[in-house]
Amino acid sequence: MSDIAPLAPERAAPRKRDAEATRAAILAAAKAQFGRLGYDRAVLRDIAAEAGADVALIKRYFGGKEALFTEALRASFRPDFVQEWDRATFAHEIAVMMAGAPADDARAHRFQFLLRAATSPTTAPLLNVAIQERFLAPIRDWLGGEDAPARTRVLAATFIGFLVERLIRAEPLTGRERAIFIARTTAMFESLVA
Amino acid sequence: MSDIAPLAPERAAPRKRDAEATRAAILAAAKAQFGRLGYDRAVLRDIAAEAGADVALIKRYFGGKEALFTEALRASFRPDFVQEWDRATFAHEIAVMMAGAPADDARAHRFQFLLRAATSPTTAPLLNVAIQERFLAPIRDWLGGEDAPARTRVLAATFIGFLVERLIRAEPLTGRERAIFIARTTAMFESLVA
DNA sequence: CCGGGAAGTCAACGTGCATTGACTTCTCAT
DNA sequence: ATGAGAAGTCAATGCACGTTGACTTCCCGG
Repeated sequence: MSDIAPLAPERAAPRKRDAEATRAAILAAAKAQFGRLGYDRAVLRDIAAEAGADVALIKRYFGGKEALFTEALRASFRPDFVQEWDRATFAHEIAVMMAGAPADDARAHRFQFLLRAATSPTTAPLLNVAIQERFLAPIRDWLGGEDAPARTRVLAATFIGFLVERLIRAEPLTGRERAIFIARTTAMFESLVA
Repeated sequence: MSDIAPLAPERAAPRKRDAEATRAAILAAAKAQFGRLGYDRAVLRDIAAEAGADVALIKRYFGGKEALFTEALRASFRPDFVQEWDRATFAHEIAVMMAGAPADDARAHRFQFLLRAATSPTTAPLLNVAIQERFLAPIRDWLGGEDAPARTRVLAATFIGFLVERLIRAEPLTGRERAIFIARTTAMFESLVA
């Protein structure tokens, strides 16, 4: 309330006029804000501000809020993330990741974004196809085998569940609880690929 | 997006002046709309309309939007659902339930509501306490044992994940895929209580 | 039958935000 | 060097929605 204007943090480099860079900056800010706040609470003015740009440019470069969202959504997918999974260690890695705080890694933010989009009735339709093709399909290929489709669903569902749990979780896991959590989670994910 | 408009089926009975009934109607409408639309997109005017009441009454009876939401949230919990779980069969029951379509049962709607609340940064804080007390705690007691807290998290996370997956799922599961899905899911939940 | 209080209605008000178009400044090709 | 067009700025508009307070209608006890 009584906080004085933080007196211009003066942008280090005023940045040369560069449409491409500005567009990219806006997109990056959009991904961050949509991920953190969700579609409804994210504000274009703030996104523009974070990008060091003006709101009007959002219109110029993207058309509008929904278009910006769609674009950010598309850019948030990394269809190859599954490839990084090593069969021997992925279960433990996931368990550790899930035991951490949401802010701990960048990956989490992307998923948070997707998750919010997925559970919002407005944006869900946009997402279903994308999820199918860019999330489930890679996992399916990675799993391989006859019953990959069904097993993929189980694995994906579980994975998502942990993302949500971490998202909701109030206080961080520590000590014995954390240890047990990791052990159990690791075992479970391992059993899912067996 | 705005194509729904359940258009008021004209109240058959103009309803006698009954604060209790009105309050209940509003609460019911709130649960429905919040569940379908999420917190941000749900509109008090529409909730009131669906309840056959006036917006101002929401203020009178609940105080405001957030308070109404909190109340609806509380009412959406069925703290005793865990008690119904039979250790021998619950895993299979859950698997079958998760294999079904979201609209299949009323339970799904409640969870949809909770899920939306959980994934919205605005409402998530409100939810933490409720989740702790009415969802995690019962499961913890049900699980029992030394490491119940950590194991509860794992079980709850998984459970939530399947709810999300079902929510997102485009087409229903059938045939072999469904069978495998149920088998795998059953096995997994069983292992979680072991 | 009547008066008071509760239940219900109405019509603003204010705010926050997306959207938009006109205006200014920069940059680069000629 | 200069002017045309792109990049960036500003302020206004309008809408959707929560909130609010004053007003009206009903019910019920005496």
